[in-house]
Amino acid sequence: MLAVKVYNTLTRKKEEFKPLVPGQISMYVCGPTVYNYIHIGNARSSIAFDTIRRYLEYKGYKVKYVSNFTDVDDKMINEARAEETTVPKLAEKFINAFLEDTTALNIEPATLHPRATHEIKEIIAFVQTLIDKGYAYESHGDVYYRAKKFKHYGELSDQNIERLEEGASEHINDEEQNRKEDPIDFALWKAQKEPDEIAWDSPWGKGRPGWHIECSVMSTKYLGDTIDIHGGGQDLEFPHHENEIAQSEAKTGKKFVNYWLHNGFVTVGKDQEKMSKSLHNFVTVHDILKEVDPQVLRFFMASVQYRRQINYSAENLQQAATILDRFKNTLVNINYRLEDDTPSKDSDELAKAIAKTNEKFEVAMDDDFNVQNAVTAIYDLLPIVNANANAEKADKKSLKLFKDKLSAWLLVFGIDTEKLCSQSAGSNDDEIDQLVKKRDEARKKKDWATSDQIRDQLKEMGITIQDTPQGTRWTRD
RNA sequence: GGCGGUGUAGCCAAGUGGUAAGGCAGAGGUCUGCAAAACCUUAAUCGUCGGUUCGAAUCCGACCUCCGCCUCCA
Repeated sequence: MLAVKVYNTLTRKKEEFKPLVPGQISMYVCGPTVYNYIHIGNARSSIAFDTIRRYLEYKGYKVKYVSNFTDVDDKMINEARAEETTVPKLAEKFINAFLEDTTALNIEPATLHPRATHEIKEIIAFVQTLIDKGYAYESHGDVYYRAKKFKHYGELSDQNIERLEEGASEHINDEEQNRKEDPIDFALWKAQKEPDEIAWDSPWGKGRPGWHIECSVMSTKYLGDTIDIHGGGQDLEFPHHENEIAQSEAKTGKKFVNYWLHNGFVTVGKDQEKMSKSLHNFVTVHDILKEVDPQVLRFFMASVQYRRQINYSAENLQQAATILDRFKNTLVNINYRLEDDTPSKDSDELAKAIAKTNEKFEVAMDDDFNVQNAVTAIYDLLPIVNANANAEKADKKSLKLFKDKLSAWLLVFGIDTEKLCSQSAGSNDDEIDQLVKKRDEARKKKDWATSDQIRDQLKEMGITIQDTPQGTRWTRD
């Protein structure tokens, strides 16, 4: 097994990936705050890391993948108020929505999906340890992290601590100023503000966890003090991941994460602005899936390398759809070919080309998940495969091999080839077969009018007809 | 202002010293009763200026564009 190289944000270099335990990988990816439907930008992160996870699994690693739900914070509380519901009910609704959307996009469920509100005891214990070690202090019922005390603060994002202080002091208000020793200190625990606000008892009074602490708690609890991979969007680099490091390493005294991976954004419009809630330029997955095939959306986003920006546009989506269609057509034709009664002509030419492609695919993916080159490698094989599948005598053994290989390759991108060309998914197969038969009879009599009329009729049913030397084939659009 | 990223044909995009992959779209063609699918052919000197070199998209320097983070954010 050749080694995978990954770009580590911590060192700003591509590094050879070595897991802590050979053959096993611990991976933590920051999940969503469940106060709304996820938008395409959020989905990008899930898809990027799902694709990475799938490739690591393809390579034979056993991956333990943890991704959290932030189910309590200011946004949750505000949204629950606005919707006149409770925070737990809001969380329930949007956790379900998240799972529905990610399932549609064929994102594997995490090994564990911990929730902040289910880890309160551990969070409190973690915060208490930080206080005991002098890394945190209580103030007016809040608890803050003493950022300057942690020597490595700012290393992940390459930020100078004095500059950070300048930046933070510009934004801080008087109330915060009073509570914090230093403007860059961040909240580990927040005191309850209103009596109706969701809160838990703690040594510092009623309150709730700050944003950053949950990830430190869950990552160390479920995956250990040091983990292999921690992922998230580039916007989490600072402050979220910086703070996670500060919290975790202060508590354990060990390196928190060996490889930090950050995905690029989804941008929209001619200005290629980042898609985000605050810019009001977002599209929810929930909505877009009403118009766009989830497989197309999935493939579109999986086929851009995770660190690159994705320009979300109808044209680019269409390109992804076209590529998927080519894969689908090839597979459908192979399926027909494997079932017809023409003799097979085995040769090792095609088998060799497939093996070569497999190598190219893996070389590309090993290089920091270079999906563009991986897709290109597969794409370049198609003319050879198609030519063979259309030949008078096909190499059926190799075509079968190709079919299996393509399934394995595309699965890394989250595409299920069975689903992609589900021939007998419909309940009206018999009706279609009847019409195709009728049309064939008409064609034999050179009754083109009838033949074309049936073809149009099928087209309206979403069926495309293909006449080949081996007989008539049909596919669902 | 600090930090990071980006700039290759209409669009997506590969390529870290040896003379511009691939795809989409467009154009033309083969096959077909006509289609469909497939196959074939077809375009760029790489943001700008300067330097190093026999040779640079690739290295160095300066500059410019656009994006992001520095406050919630995948």
